[in-house]
Amino acid sequence: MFRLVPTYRSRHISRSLPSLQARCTLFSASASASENFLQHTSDGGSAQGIDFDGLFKSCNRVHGAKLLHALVVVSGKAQSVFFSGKLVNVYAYLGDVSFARRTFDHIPNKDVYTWNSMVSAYVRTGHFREAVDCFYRFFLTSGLQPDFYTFAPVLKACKNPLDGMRIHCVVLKFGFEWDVFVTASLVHMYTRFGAFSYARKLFDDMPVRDMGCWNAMISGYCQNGNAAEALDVLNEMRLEGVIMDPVTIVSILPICAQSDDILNGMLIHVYAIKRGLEFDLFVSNALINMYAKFVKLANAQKVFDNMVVRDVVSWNSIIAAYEQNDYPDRALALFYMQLTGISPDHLTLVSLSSIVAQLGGSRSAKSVHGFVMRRGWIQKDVISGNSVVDMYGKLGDINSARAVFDAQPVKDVVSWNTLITGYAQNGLASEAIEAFDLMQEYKEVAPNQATWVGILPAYSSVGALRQGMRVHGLSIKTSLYFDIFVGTCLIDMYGKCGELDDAMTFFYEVPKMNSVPWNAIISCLGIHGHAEKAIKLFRVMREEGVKPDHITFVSLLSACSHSGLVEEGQWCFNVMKEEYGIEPILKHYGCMVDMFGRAGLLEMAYNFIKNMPIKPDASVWGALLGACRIHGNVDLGAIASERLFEVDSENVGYYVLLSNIYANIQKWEGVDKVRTQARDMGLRKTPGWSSIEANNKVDIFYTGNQSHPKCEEIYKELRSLNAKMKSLGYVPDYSFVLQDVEDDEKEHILMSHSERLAIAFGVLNTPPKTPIRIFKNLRVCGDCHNATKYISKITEREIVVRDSNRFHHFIDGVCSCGDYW
DNA sequence: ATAGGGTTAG
Repeated sequence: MFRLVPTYRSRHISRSLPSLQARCTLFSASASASENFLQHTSDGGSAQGIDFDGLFKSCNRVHGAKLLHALVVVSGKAQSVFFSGKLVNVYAYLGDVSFARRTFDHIPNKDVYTWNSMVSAYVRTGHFREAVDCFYRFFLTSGLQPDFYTFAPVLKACKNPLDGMRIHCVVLKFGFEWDVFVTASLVHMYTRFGAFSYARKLFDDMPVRDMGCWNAMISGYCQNGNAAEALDVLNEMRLEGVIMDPVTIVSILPICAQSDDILNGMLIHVYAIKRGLEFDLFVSNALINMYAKFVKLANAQKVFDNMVVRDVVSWNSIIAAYEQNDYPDRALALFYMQLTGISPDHLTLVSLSSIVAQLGGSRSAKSVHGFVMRRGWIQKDVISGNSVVDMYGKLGDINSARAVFDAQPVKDVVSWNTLITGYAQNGLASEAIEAFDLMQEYKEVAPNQATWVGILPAYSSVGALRQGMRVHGLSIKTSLYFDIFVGTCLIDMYGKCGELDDAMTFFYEVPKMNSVPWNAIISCLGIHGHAEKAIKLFRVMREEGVKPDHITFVSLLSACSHSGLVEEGQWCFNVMKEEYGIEPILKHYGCMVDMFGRAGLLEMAYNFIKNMPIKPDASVWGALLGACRIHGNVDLGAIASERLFEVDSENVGYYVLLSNIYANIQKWEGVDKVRTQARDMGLRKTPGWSSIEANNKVDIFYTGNQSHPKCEEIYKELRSLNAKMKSLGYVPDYSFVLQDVEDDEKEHILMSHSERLAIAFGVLNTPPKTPIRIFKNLRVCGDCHNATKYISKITEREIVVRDSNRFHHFIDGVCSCGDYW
């Protein structure tokens, strides 16, 4: 027997707005009726003549349900399956699983209806495992026959294919396979596990299909990333003369966005208008989301404005549309508008976290955090917790981010990715690596592409080539396709870890439709000192019609400045302004000044600064000061430092530069003056660190680090190296030490610089004659640069140092950068 | 009395 029940329409209508309003008005009646009645019975009255039917129907809040429950108990009807079963169902409808469960447990002679209601209570509240177990208990212990209503909820609840197939067996055992509702649920269940051929077979074998079956098949394909098949079924459906209903439209619209098919999306919009579905709540919501994905914000806004009824999804969608397309202010304004009508849900707060992260403001962050916490969303919803972690991470408050992360009872792969990325983007590479290592101990979270994109930059910033390569291997194993973002991170990782050839190989493999991969390779070429090649690639990029952005030009200009290509640099600067209309920012000006300065064109650099349309900051004056040091120009150095200290008087690095300028021409009173000046300021010191990867482990050294386990050996090695260096003519340059101490103390301070600790560690812990690779987060200190030349000669090692600027290759006492450190 | 397929996400 095939059962085809035309209940779809009627149910749809029953959930429409007027009926909800009816429920709302009835609620107060129900609550007060129950209250009056309880009053009545406690005064000694009887339970006769109560309209239970009406009360059950009108009960739409948990408060009302509890009064009703009390009413059932005092009327002596608690033993009746009929009444208790109804109570279970009311609690299920209201989503109060614990009361449903308590009521259910007290019913001695449960019927199918009661079991069905209990299962759906679990499903509604997201207790999927419990729902499936409850179904098994029903099937194995109750001895009752399942009915038409039994299977759909439990099929929705099952989260693994094994349960799905077991339930399928039960369906077959009781002969329900020809029920359209049950089969539609089976179809959808199989698509959820990617068992498309199973699903398709069931679907094809159906002798009669209603709208729900078509939609189950189509949405099954849509939600599981099978767009082409979804469209095939859609066509088949049209050929059979079945027309799309709102559910079909709502399933197919996200597919249009996914497959970048705006034409199809707009055709469906037109179709919806023609069929009078334009104002359907779900259809409108889906349209807003689709237009947002295509960055057609005006269209999205128009759909939103035209809506007659808006629910929380509508508001969330329009807010997210603005938030995700860089209009946080507009999104925030809409959020305040929403507050006056509909109360926000957890997804509203996800958008709000991102808005706060974009707009900044630690106080707003705390309020968002508090709001989410008070509602218990961090405890019961991973996404809410993740978005708060992300917000703190983006605002740079990584400690708060970590605290929220630690408080999350359930962590999924996104939680870990958010934490790792938060560390990496706040410059805390070793913390990011630690978090990634910890993540791998939890076997149930499998890293994905976002994980690789989070961790690879951390490895490239500390130069952990071996571990980066391991992640490269893992990413190949776990990814089904070659991802452009991972590809770009691999370019960056190999390039910054010194393997330029591998970086180039990856560059040729990734799709290059936007500037991101180009920027990565251009910047790698630049730090390797290959400015000509960088410019050549830039020309190719232009020929291929890829639009460069301001990062492209920062990379190009810094490449030119490191290689002394002044004319090419000026050409780039002009192309940027004139051809691409990109207004230069301070970084570009800094690169230009650095470029002129290094090339010895100090006057030109100074004039360039004087002609800047925006106020130069410390980095620009710092570039000039650095150039004055290289070329020993004391007068301009004095001007530059004066201007520099007007905008930033706390950065110790600049005092070091100035003192070095004076020391180079033996103006010791100048050195003393700078030293005093520096001491009188409250100096801010960016902690310098250097890292080295040896034996598959990254060791990080901070300047003067005494806590490393191999500390004693390292200092012993450094003392012995120091003696050998001196015999070859090394003279420590004390002008790099600003502390006012005795000379031998200064020598010790120089020796304790992080880069030297790392090099000594490398000498001790890698096989003789193998190259030593060091990474330093700041510029290499001038004395260390000099010392490294001697060390490379003494130890007969190639030493590669990458600092915040570029690579320095030390071979046999010579550095590839000349002495432009 | 109860049931399937639908929109938003870090």
